Amino acid sequence: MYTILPMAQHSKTLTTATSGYHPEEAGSQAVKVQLRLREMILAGELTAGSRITELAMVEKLKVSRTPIRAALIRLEQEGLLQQMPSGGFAIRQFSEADVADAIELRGTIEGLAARLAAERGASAEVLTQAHQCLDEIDLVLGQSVLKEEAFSTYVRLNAQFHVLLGRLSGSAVLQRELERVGGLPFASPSGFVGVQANTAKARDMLIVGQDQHRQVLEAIANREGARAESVTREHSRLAQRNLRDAVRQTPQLPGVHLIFLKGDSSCKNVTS
Amino acid sequence: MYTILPMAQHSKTLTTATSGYHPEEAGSQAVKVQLRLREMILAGELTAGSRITELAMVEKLKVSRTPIRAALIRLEQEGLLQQMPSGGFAIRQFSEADVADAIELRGTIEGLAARLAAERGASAEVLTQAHQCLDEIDLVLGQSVLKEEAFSTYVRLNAQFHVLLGRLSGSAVLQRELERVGGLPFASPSGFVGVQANTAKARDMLIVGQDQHRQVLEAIANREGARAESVTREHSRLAQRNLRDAVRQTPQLPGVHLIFLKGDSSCKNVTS
DNA sequence: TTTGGTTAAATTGGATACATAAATTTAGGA
DNA sequence: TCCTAAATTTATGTATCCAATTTAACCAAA
Repeated sequence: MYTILPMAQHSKTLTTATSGYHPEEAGSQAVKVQLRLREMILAGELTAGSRITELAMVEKLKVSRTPIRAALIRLEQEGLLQQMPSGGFAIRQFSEADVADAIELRGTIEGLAARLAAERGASAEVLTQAHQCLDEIDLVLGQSVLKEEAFSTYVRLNAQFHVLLGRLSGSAVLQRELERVGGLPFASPSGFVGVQANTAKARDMLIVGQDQHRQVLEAIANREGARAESVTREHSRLAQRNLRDAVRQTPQLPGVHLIFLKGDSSCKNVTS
Repeated sequence: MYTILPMAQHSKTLTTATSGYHPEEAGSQAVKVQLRLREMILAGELTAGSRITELAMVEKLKVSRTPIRAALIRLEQEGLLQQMPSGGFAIRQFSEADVADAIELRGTIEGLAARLAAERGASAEVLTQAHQCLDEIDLVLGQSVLKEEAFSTYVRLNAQFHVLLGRLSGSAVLQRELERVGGLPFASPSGFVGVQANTAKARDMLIVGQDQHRQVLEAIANREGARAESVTREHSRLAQRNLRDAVRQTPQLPGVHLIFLKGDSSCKNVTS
């Protein structure tokens, strides 16, 4: 029902460029474990907040502790786990405020990328690719009623556009950081697309989003830095708007298990 | 001569909150190795771009491969190392453009933090701490001629202020991300402070920076979100201005070894 | 001299064995 | 019955061992 974002986004640690949809192809055991663990966490197969013991994973995943340990370290740095003071790792939990902040952060960094693309001038080649991407989205949205497959396609194309936005900035540093900040599933550009897939307004939301896509690209092409930045920021707020509904209505959405609703008292990971 | 930023900034993976200046106190071997390796990399004891072999580190650091591997993985995620396609890690190199982008990114995120602090209202307690911090800086800058020790104190207080800025935002997510993005030494708030320690304009630069500090805090207190954000961004551009000089004039500055001057063709880490 | 192939050394990735520290359980006493 | 303390179990942290792949060195042939 709710399509998860393409895993290609997460494959930054892969050495082999897989075709993107069959994580099992990944080379090293450690990467396989990393991908599988992320899957399990997001799918809620492991209870949020609970400790992840290495031995349990040894049993479940049939590999030794070494690659599991490597995967845990990476997932911790990625933000999906947190170190326990007594050692080991636990599945991190997020408050609704955390998720909102993460989305705002992503929007801000994407805004920076858009501004730099405009100010410095974007590669004509990537610009063309972005336009093609948007044309494809238009094609999908052309239908007056969207089926499930249409949403899935939209999610893919939307993610692609946001990757292209990073490339438009021309900055490797920004690209890397955008990947990072999109790593948390609910902060990802496509995180909450499809939440209202069955409501009447679902398509309208996507239409609005697509219009923003167009404006961003136009602003970049016209070298209008401020406009590119502000529209991109506003675009990210579509996700903000859907956040509340998503959390309450669709607990089966990948990763929503990790969001606890009331009480912000558990954010002990960042102290001072 | 050029004081490195307080290591407390980097100690996010520490379980024990060390007093900040004696990394040797850290608990686990892995953390010790991580800190020591970062030191060595930034100090240029390991040649930039070269591979880091685990056995060499076993010899140098007198621990087994296991904690070394953990440290390498963390340093890679942190951005100081990069995976080699054939396995293992190499010391990452940065172009001048990379560094400029990293500073711009930090400024943007700090700007977001400042804006959120203003819009949502900052904790009175932290606000007081921030004011005290700035008062201390004023004290240091009160002297018409600054000695070396004064610069060192300034660096410490400046770093402290930027940490407080994160806390003012009230967002754990932002705090975490600010720590991260300040992890690259040259992108850190205090990265290039002291570069011109001996020039006539050195003190003037700090005076300007301190004035910006004041304006940011005032804007936050007055709930002026846009002002807080834009001043904070501009503040980060002080570092930008010093970048060129720093790279050319002071190669002994910690981390400058990692910046290669001409030709941007080696950023293979982010492809696509 | 240079190029190609074969072989040997070295290095990483993974598995396991060991030690230390934490947590839980059980037994004993108030 | 409840609290405390000791002992056992469990889990992490570290060291070493093994296998497979990569890098390098060296020799031979064009």
